[in-house]
Amino acid sequence: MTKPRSEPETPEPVELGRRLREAREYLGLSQEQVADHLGIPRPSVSTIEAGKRRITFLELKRLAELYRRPLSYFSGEEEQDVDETADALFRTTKELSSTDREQVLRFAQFLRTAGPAQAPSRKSASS
Amino acid sequence: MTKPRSEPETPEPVELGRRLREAREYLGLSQEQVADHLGIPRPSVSTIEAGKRRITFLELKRLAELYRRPLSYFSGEEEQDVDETADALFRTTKELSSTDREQVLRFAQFLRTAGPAQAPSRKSASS
DNA sequence: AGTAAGATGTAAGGAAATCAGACAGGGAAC
DNA sequence: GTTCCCTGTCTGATTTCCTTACATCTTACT
Repeated sequence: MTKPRSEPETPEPVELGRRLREAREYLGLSQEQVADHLGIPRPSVSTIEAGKRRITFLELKRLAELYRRPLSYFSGEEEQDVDETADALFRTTKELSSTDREQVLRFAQFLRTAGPAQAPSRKSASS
Repeated sequence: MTKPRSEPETPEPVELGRRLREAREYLGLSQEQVADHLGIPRPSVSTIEAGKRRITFLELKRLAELYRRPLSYFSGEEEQDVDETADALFRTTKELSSTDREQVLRFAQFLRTAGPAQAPSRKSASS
């Protein structure tokens, strides 16, 4: 009985790094851009996202602003979705080839110029 | 015109340390208790509160829990009062002698046993 | 195909921050 | 007065971080 719970239980720094990376990639920023913004070397961003280097509170505060996420997003509690659809789209297109991505982009542009559709219903959470 | 605003502009680490100290003293905790809670040496708490040593995000996260304040409280933005009256009382009694403090305490205890007075204003409910 | 450019992971030695432990000063309680 | 607790600060030892470099991978271009 040394361990009541037996979850995968990702180490906290690793989980934090995962979220930082996700937020960065979501905006399409490079590690270098982020590093410049924080005034730290680029490899540090890499190791932070890998959970191998700690991040100070003030550094994270600046990142939260850059990434446009509330501080609480990185504090572990819940996942706190940004925009489910956009997020899913992001994850999906990430795996496409560049030509396919362009197709998706053009389609999106077409929809935009074609005018917005009705908003069907709202809410829901399941992915 | 290099600086539109000419505030005292406390350095960010110093301001952060000030808030950490205020939150700790508000709960009547010693630096040692906090240090044990975080697993860091006691002098580190001292220097953190002085703005001389940086605090990692995960450390601050734990402190925020211990101090029962939202993470955003330490992120600089606004002061975000906990309970105005209690806070003012805290600051005031801090400067009293021990006998005077006891007087205040007894008076408070008297009021409590005498039954609550009407609540004049509303604001948000307290504990 | 090959090659170039950009992004990312990682390693080694030096630089910097933090720790460990001790000491000193200030109050409060006795 | 003395004692105890809390806090600030110092110094040498340790850990962490930075700097620089190199390797891999992907994408784009010819």
